[in-house]
Amino acid sequence: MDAIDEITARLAPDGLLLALAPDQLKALLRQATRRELAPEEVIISQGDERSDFAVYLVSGGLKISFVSAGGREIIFNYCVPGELAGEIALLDSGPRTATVTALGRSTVLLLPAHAFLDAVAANPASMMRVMSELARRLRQVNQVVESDRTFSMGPRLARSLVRLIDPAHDDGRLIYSPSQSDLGAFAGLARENVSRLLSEWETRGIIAREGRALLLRDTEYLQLLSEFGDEA
Amino acid sequence: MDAIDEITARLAPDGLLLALAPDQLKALLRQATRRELAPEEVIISQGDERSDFAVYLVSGGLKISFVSAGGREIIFNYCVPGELAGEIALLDSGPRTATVTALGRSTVLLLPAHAFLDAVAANPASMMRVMSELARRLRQVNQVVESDRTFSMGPRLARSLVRLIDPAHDDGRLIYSPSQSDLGAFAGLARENVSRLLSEWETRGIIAREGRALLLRDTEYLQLLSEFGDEA
DNA sequence: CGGCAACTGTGATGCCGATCACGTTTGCTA
DNA sequence: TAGCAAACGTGATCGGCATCACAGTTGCCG
Repeated sequence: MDAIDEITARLAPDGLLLALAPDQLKALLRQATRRELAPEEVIISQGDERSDFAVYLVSGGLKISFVSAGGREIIFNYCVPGELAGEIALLDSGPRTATVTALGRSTVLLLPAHAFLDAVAANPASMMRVMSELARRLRQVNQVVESDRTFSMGPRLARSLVRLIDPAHDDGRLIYSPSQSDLGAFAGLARENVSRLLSEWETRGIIAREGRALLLRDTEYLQLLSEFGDEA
Repeated sequence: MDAIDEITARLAPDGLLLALAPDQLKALLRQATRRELAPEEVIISQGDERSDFAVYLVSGGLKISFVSAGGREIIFNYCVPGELAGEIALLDSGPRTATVTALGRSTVLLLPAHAFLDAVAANPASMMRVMSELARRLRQVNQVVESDRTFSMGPRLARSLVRLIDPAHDDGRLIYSPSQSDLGAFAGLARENVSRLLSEWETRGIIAREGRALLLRDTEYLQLLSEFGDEA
């Protein structure tokens, strides 16, 4: 099956799937569906009752978001290749609580629930990987709650930017070029205030702009700000 | 080992541990330490590097909290018997990010990391239980973020109260009698405003008071409020 | 290349809720 | 049962941030 070999070759080396034993991985991929997503295409919608598959991102980007009562968008996370989305509903078989949208042309694998769970259960090491991943996210969301409750706008926006840093490069590039509205939905503040903060940080040399894209010039400072608030 | 049999008999029937096969359970309990906690006793402290055990609550109550930069307390959760605490650090072997405190005289089992993980890995069903539990919490925290960002004080406090309902009774009793400061730390608002809201709800007959304990008279309404905000 | 929709910048306004300041009540314990 | 610390009630004040309003700006698509 060279289709499968080809997919295997393109998997992110530190992604969840490569924690599986080669046999399990093959078995899982045999039951997976590959899909190409157009920009803005929705692969999972908040409210769906059918929650029998997870989405593994091979290339491109995903946005995990949510429309709250009152119509405001909340962005929970952005995914990079090698990450998994939509596994929560699958693990506790409830309805989908969030929407997953492609950020650009993206390739995903749809993993059927049973196949995914079988593969994970077959191998203690990959079970640990999945659990660690869930634990990591729990920590992350807890930090969002902390940040929302104790910090003012600046630190919250700083945290969001830091979370978007592309680890592949060490200039302050982001994994994706968010609009100010996106940043607002991610950090929990009004679009207008995102604008004001970015302007101020630009004049202070903390960030720079290339067209509409942002470059973090002083990530150190932003990191401090996001951890310790305005006293940093 | 009748000590073990005795503990087994007192485990919550729907708790995580009884999802284990009897053999695994016995093996796990043989390595567990039983501890009696005094009220307010701290069993896990935020910042601890030693995170090689989880805490299983047999009887009593636990509070999972966190002191944020700036010294404000955030209460993430309250545990009832049969629930597990402190497993996040154990799953991803990071430092403890929260503090676990006994709410009254409580009995807990300290489960060593390796023993716990072995027991879980040995049995796909209990692995699923643990994962479902993590998934459930992830949903819960996401809802907190939603609530914090989109709702005003009333709905947020309502949600906190609803989360504290004792499912064992169907009058509006709570699993534990929180002070107004506790409620504030749980719902993310100032103690003074908790006071004001409770007074108002009391006069409207939505809640009642027995001494300092609260009774939810109109849980229906509080539920609606917590889900749909002030328009409810 | 022209026009339109989406994105961005910036002031003015208003309100929610934190904070401050105190007085009052409760219940523990000595 | 007196005394004291912790918890509660309530008004006054104030500031941060959402919202409104509208003027630029960009870039996409026909």
